[in-house]
Amino acid sequence: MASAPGVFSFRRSNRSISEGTMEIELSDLQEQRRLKAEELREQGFDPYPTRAKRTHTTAEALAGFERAEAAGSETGGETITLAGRVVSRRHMGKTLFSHIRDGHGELQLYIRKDEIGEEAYNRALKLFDLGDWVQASGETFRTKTGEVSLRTADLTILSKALNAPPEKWHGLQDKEIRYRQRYADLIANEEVRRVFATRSKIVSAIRRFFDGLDYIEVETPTLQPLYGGAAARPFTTHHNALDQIFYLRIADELYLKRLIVGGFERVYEICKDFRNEGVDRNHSPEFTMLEFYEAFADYTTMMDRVESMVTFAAQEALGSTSFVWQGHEIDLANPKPWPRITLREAILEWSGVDYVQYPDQESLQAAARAAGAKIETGTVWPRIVDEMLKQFVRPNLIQPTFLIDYPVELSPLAKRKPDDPTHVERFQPYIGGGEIGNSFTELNDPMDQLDRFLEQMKDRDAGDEEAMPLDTDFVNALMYGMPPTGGVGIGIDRLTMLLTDQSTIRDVILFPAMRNLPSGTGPLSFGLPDDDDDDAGESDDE
RNA sequence: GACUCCGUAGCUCAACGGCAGAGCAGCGGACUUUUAAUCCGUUGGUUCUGGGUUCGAAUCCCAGCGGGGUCACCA
Repeated sequence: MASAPGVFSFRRSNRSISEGTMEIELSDLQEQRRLKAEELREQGFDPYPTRAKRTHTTAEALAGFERAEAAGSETGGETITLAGRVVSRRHMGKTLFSHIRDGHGELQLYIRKDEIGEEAYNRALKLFDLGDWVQASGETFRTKTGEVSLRTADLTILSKALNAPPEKWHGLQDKEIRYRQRYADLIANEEVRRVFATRSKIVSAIRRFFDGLDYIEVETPTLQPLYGGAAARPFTTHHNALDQIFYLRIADELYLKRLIVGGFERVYEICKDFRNEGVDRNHSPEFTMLEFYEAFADYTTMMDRVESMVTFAAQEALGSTSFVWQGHEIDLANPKPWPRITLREAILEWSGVDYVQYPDQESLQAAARAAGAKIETGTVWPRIVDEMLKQFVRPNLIQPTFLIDYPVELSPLAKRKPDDPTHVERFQPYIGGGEIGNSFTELNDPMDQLDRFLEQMKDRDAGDEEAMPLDTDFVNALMYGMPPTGGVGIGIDRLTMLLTDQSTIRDVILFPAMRNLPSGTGPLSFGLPDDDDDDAGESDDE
């Protein structure tokens, strides 16, 4: 789908570009529809009127009819007005059947020539198309085949569509058009509408959950002078007036902990994080993260929070705590509570290797390889542990499971276990073979934190581009004193994938990042004067 | 970034070295309770772009562009 993707592309115009105007040649189908809009205008009907006068949604119309029918009536008993997009049309001589869809469902219009008049009937037949928005008035009734329909007495256009909707039976399949022109995908594919409606319910349920626990929702910087809180490469940008580099945040963790220092006891934020890394079915350069921090809590408290929150979100969004993910039946409420196993036990169980027995890189690498892991030579010790987790353990964690207690080397912001300083109080919730978050008892010893940052700087000097930079202001904040605190990050996209049974992160992001099309090949790009460069972005203030 | 598959009408897809097709949508017609309505007729193409091989290329080769998948990195 390279040159001119799909549904809504326009052809190159052969006409020359006259000064100050653009010449766009519409496709045959688009031109037909444009002419129909003109014809409507000539007949005195604005194809794009300013206002609609809907009295009922399709869902309300249906419910109203069923109430009247239960009371013994054969009609809805009142004249109502619906508004919606034409999604199907079947005409049979002097009768026209057409379904319209609004944000609440679909309803069939039953249009008879002898009831709305010859002129109006011919207008509906000849000038209205699939995809148009229309408004219809009449009374509801049930057809011979049993479908509740609107006996249409009046039908007007609300918005003439120039692009035809995609194929009615197969929908829109081309993934590139589906992602680039999500509006077309939403029109064509009901499943897609369901996924994004569910995503919205998940997010609002999460807010209700934390609001109910007296958390406050806060907003921290997206543009950060120094990035941190995760191991990742950032996007870099530049502020003109300040003449300064800013980084797009890779996490909000360090700011949220500053707020705990400041005295807020419970804070959460749902925001976009940006990581300048590879793109695949589990990673998007821009993704949505929930982070929440709670004073006087530790990671065991936070496990309770995660379990309750995820279960609540599922119940609210799906109406159930059980669902199917990629063929696996998963129930968030069983077992309860979710099992908690240490990383060490898990790796031992599924690989036979007890990594604490191999404290140096060479011996652990040999043991991991002997157990069947693929480990590249030169992989540092903590990475080998991480690899063993990915290769041996993760695929087995289908039912909800907390993996707890990670080696300190993997977790520069987490607090050491009191009885084992080589490990930190950290957990990751796994469901469906994937991790949906990360959490720990937060490190609040400023001097230990400074040491960890310095360790990271060594890694950085050794070439690890993802090692965290030293954030002296954050250390300074900790020097004011942060109470014992538990913190969690949950990937909203991943959680949504899980609860909507989507295997690709792009299918839960409305407008996923895509490579630019070559100039002159996108919709409406032909004949457009070239973008006028330099001062375009700078001259306008506010 | 590497490997691999894909790109044909508005959409869904055929044709795989020999005249570029079908279904849906569209257009014209029949039909006053249809449900992917049915029936008759019909319009519509830079086969992603640029080279090459060949008597002949949508098809084979090379390069580019865009997308999917796998791997690497990461959450």
